[in-house]
Amino acid sequence: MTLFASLAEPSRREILNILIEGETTVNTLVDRMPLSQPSVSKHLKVLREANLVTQRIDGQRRWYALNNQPLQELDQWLAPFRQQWSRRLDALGQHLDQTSMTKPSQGQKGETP
Amino acid sequence: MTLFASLAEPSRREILNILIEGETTVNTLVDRMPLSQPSVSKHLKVLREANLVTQRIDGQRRWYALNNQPLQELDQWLAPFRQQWSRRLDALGQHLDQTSMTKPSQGQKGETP
DNA sequence: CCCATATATTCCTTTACAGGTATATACTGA
DNA sequence: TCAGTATATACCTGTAAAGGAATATATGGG
Repeated sequence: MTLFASLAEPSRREILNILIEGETTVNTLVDRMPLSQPSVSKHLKVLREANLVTQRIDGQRRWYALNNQPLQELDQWLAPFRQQWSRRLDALGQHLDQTSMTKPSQGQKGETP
Repeated sequence: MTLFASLAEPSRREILNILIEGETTVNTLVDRMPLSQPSVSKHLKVLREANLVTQRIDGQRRWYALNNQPLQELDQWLAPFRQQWSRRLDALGQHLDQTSMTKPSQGQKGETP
């Protein structure tokens, strides 16, 4: 499953949000979610395969932790769109400049009194 | 459909990527994608409902354009995770400081020979 | 070795969705 | 008004995935 598809499932995003607080075990997650243990385990498997979490084995417990790398990829995927909206802000800025009541005489930018 | 679910579909992400270049019509998209016209229209409907695109009607053409707002929400969703990985970088920095070969006497950072 | 605990896997059912074909709707120009 | 173009919708089919119950696997304690 792709990164996006893994994140499409609300329960999986919830798991990631819980993991922000730190490493936890499967049962801890089960206690905090309205899902059966097998369901949680299956979601964790998906997250593992998407590399969104790592698993550390400690006796009969499995400690799960966030892995940020794929989220950084998501961050990068957003980059071209971010350019879009910053360009829009620029345009807005220009527009405001053009329509502003201040004399546009000299200063181009950042000329706050 | 949620924002994430809308983005989970590769063809829809492709459409968004095409729209970065600017407003286009449905047929233009169809020409650039390996999908039938009805399929593209259905994806556009999903994207519209997720508010990821806007539609401008011009005679028999419908011009579709990106709407950044939901992507900015995605950006915000990432925020807490970003804190995670920046914290990690901090930790790495500290670790490097502690294990560095330079006398830890005075200079704290940026003391490259 | 036996039982309890922690987690994973299998199996089954239901649902959602993507894709196509066919068709409807709306606009345009002659 | 009619033919043609642009887009949307309806309908059908195949597939994937989510959820639970039951079961398997592995570990720890006595």
